[in-house]
Amino acid sequence: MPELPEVETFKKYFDRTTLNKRILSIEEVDSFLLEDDQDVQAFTRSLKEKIFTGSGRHGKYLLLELQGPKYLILHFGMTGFLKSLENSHHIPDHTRLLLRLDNSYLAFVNARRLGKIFLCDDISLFLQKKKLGPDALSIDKTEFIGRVSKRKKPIKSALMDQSMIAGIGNLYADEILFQTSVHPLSLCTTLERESYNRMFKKTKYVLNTAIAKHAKIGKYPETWLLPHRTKEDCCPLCKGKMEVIKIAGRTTYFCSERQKI
DNA sequence: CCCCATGTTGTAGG
DNA sequence: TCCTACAACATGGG
Repeated sequence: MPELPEVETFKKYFDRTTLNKRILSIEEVDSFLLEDDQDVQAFTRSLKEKIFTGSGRHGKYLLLELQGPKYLILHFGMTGFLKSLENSHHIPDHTRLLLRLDNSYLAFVNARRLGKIFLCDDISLFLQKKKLGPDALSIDKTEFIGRVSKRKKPIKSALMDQSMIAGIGNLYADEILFQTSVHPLSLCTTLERESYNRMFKKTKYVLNTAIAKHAKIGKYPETWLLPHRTKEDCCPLCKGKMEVIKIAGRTTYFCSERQKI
């Protein structure tokens, strides 16, 4: 689930359920997800008794601020979500981190274990270390075009490159290019200024709309690609057949009628 | 059993 | 050196 709109939705869920609460104990932690085999004891010690004082997000990373100041950073990989529980009776399967709070629990669920748990006290250092570009919702037009247009690779690869822009993944890249009417294999250097202007606007629109719909694909407009992103379905705008190809190892859907090279 | 999956990263090659 | 492509990773579901 977790591209930028999903992670933003998790952030809002965290704010509703867990912000300003104190961590009483760490009930479970999967050390496999801790960065660099960090020591579980040390990890536990730095969380215990701390209060969550804020939250943020950069790209697909959820930043949870603790007294200290210090940050607990969660990355969901290809699967996962947060779940707040009233008690410890029905802990979700594949819970990799379980925090006991004042009067609730917070579970970080991550079936495929491709997620990661980090602790850090300097966010900008962390972003640097992860080589993350500006967040897709904060970046301005000049920087967006400046960063992407010089790449010598397909536009879809560039949109998904977290060091260019942080937050866009496989699904939303397909949606943005569909709405921009740009072929996903177009080389960045060959696209016109006008295409980039449209792409920039559509990036903001798609991500903001997805967040407003709580990242539920079923709630997205019928004219979007995502509700029709299956091999059986067809283009919602021209009813043409959807093309399915691989780009950068990822399955890519597009309309061959509307998205020409 | 086989293939696929909303992601990142180390490494190979140009 | 800088950039791009891609296998590998871990696990569940169809």
